[in-house]
Amino acid sequence: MSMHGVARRVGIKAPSLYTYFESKHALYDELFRIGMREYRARLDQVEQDAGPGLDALDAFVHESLRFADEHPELFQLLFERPVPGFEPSTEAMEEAAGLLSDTDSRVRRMMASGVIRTELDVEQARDVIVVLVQGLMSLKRANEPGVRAGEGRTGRVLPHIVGLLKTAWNPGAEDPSKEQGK
Amino acid sequence: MSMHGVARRVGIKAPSLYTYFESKHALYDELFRIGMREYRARLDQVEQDAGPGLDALDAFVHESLRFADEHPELFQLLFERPVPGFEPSTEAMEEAAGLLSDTDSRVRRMMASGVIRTELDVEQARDVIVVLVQGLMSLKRANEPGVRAGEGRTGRVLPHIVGLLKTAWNPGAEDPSKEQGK
DNA sequence: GTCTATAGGATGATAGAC
DNA sequence: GTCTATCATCCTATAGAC
Repeated sequence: MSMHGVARRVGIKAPSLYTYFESKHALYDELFRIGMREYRARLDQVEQDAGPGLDALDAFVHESLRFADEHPELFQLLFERPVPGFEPSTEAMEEAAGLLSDTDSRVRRMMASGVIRTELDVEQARDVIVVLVQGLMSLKRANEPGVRAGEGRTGRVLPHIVGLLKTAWNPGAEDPSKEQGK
Repeated sequence: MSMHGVARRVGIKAPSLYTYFESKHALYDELFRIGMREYRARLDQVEQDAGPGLDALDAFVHESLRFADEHPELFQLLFERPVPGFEPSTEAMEEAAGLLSDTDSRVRRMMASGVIRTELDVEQARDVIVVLVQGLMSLKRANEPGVRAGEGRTGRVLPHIVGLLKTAWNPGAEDPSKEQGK
């Protein structure tokens, strides 16, 4: 991404960009901040649509993969640090910290409602989920960037990843009778 | 990575590099090929040291993380496609394909010996493991590149990731009595 | 706020002497 | 095979007119 290219895309000349951003890194920083906000907003949205229960976990994973798929370069900037020398500012990192605490809250709710049953504490369970999602997103972008969601290796492994979590953390979920008593 | 920088590191001037590589992409390609070979060799080594059994799974995950930790830029080149426009040549991709079939063989052996018990087929189980390892390596490099192996968020989540696999794929492994009959 | 012009560097790659 | 010299291009960023 060059300043010239960015300027062309928004219909101005490169030097005019410096009216809005004092450096290229400042532009990266704003991208990082906006990207994190957008990702958080989308996760909020799908969570509300899904409602409580195991579907929320599915929704989280699916929406993450969809986000990485729609904005591969943005995903890279947010989660893979592709730009040597660029580190998000403190303000931008607050957005990243917000994402993490959002995820904590989700996991905490799932634990409280019995949707997730594990001996891990909230942070540990959250990190396990984060690893899974990062692995899916990173693999997808690296190995099959163009492949439609749900297809290819990543698409096929996706349900098995979610299934792995369900098997380990809520083996009785498939059987409604076990849920009744709770 | 600039040609000038590479040349300086090996004690020659930049133009002399073109005696050995006809372009920068050719140099990337050789790095990719050598990197894949080294990674495969190390996985082979630790597998032999670990012997058969569940330890082999631990060894695989740990050695992968160690590799990504020791050679973060190389990991990036091999598994995150950080260079726009660079795609490994056919010969280099054969090495990557070899890594994948190595992993298939390992998973197949674990299934055959009963170390892993799952309804997934070999390729599906392999992809699940690949996702986990990629997630661990990618997160580590992005968020805590300098942190010693075993420490930090990645270090703490590592045993839980392996534990997740064991719980889902071999819940009886902790209990030796169940192993006896097999 | 936008532009033209340009500074000031770094880069990948080549020419040609030795 | 190695070097010096250099090309040609691209880049971020600034100066200054309008």
